[in-house]
Amino acid sequence: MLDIKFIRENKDLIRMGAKKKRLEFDVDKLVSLDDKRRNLQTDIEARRAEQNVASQKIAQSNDIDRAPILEAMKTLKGEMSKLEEKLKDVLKDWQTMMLQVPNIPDISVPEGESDADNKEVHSWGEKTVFPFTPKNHIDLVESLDLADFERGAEVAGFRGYYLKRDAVTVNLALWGMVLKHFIAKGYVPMMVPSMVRKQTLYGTGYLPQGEEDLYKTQDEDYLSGTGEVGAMSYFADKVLDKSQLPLKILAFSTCFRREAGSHSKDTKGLIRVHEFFKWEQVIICEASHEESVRHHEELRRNSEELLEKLELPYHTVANCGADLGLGQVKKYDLEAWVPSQNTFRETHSCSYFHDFQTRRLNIRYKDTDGKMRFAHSLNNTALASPRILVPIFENNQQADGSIKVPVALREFVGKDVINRPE
RNA sequence: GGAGGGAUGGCAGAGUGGUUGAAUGCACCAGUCUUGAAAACUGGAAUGUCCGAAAGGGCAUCGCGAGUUCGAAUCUCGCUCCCUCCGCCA
Repeated sequence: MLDIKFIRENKDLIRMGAKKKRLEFDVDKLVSLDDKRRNLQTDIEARRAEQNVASQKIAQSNDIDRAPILEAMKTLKGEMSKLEEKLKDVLKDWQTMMLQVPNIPDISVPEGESDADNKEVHSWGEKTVFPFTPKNHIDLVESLDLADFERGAEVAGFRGYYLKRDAVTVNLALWGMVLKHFIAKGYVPMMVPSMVRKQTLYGTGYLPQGEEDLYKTQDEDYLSGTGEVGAMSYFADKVLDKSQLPLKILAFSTCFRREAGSHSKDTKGLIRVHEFFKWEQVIICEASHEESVRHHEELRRNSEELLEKLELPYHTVANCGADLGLGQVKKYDLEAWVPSQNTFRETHSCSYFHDFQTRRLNIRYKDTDGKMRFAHSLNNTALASPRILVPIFENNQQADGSIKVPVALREFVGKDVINRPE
């Protein structure tokens, strides 16, 4: 959500922002709706002031003086309830529109129509070259009995999976590595709820737009697709102390996604599943663009370091306007090399929002000048599994069908190579 | 699932129909004292919104939403959440 005052004063910016994001938004319609809202509000307030004065008089006068005032109040009340009805209708439309105002993308966000137009800003490592024909991760994990998709589908339905044997130890080794990496950087680890109330998803910007990608319970709760929701909502309706900022959270949660718009994409394997696990970096910082940018680069770098520790070739792209969500000001995706697809696949997504989320969640702090301000918020994946296993397994496969364990994980996994079980 | 109690400012906590936007304490800010700090004392200060250059003023806000009333933190109804006890359960 943006500030209505800001919207009124920056209609052109809003229009340009929406255009860059390839979103339809009629800012003039919102402003004329807001004019109506303001006029009605003013009318009602004037009458209420009148009423308040009369009420005081009534309290202080005797029965004879009181009668005519009471009579006058009746007409006033009639007028008021009519205006209030009108305001209610206007407010309903107003609120619906306010939830659809896109945040303005940063000037540095590339123009573009789709993720094909994302711009590479950094790359690391050499694309893995094999002296043999590499397998895709599905054949790899099945031949080594590291996952079972058949039973997964039987038990959990489409996109179901089981992880087995060293897929589990590698996964846990990764989690340990992530924890260590981020605790050393001062992040506070949290295990956060995935089953959350509606308002948390409105607050983080996943509703109303993302309704079809969310699972819902019979109690009207939702299953969140990211730990960002639980982590951010932890601070909802709070007035933070400025000295607490920036808050740096490493949130762990299971994540659920219906993948409603991706029915034909990645239908097999570990890339796109309905239920997965994610460590998420979340930062809440003071309301300054410079701070947001600085932390955005920090979040990005944190994850790049992690991929480098895992020796995975990757690149970082700046997402183009059309590839940004409603609330995002700028986004980087980190994409690791997946040999079988001869392409990079997204493993991390790093965005900042300015006060778009904190306004909706009502997360504020008192600034040194005594003013209340909405904080800024950012987040980035720390590690999402099992997806991360795809580049790890594929890039480390060997001619005999075994998989080298990345050096950084060997101690925990307890072996250097994953072989076919006996 | 059953029974009961509760939700008030950053926090704790008074307040049961008429200058209550709200006592008091803590925390906070400024000042006095002090070499400095602490303590003590004095004073300030809720949030949002609208009008205004400002000073200042209007309106709203005591979990949320309706209602009763000229007037609601206070009365009624619905909802949400929290706590206690019992039951069930990992």
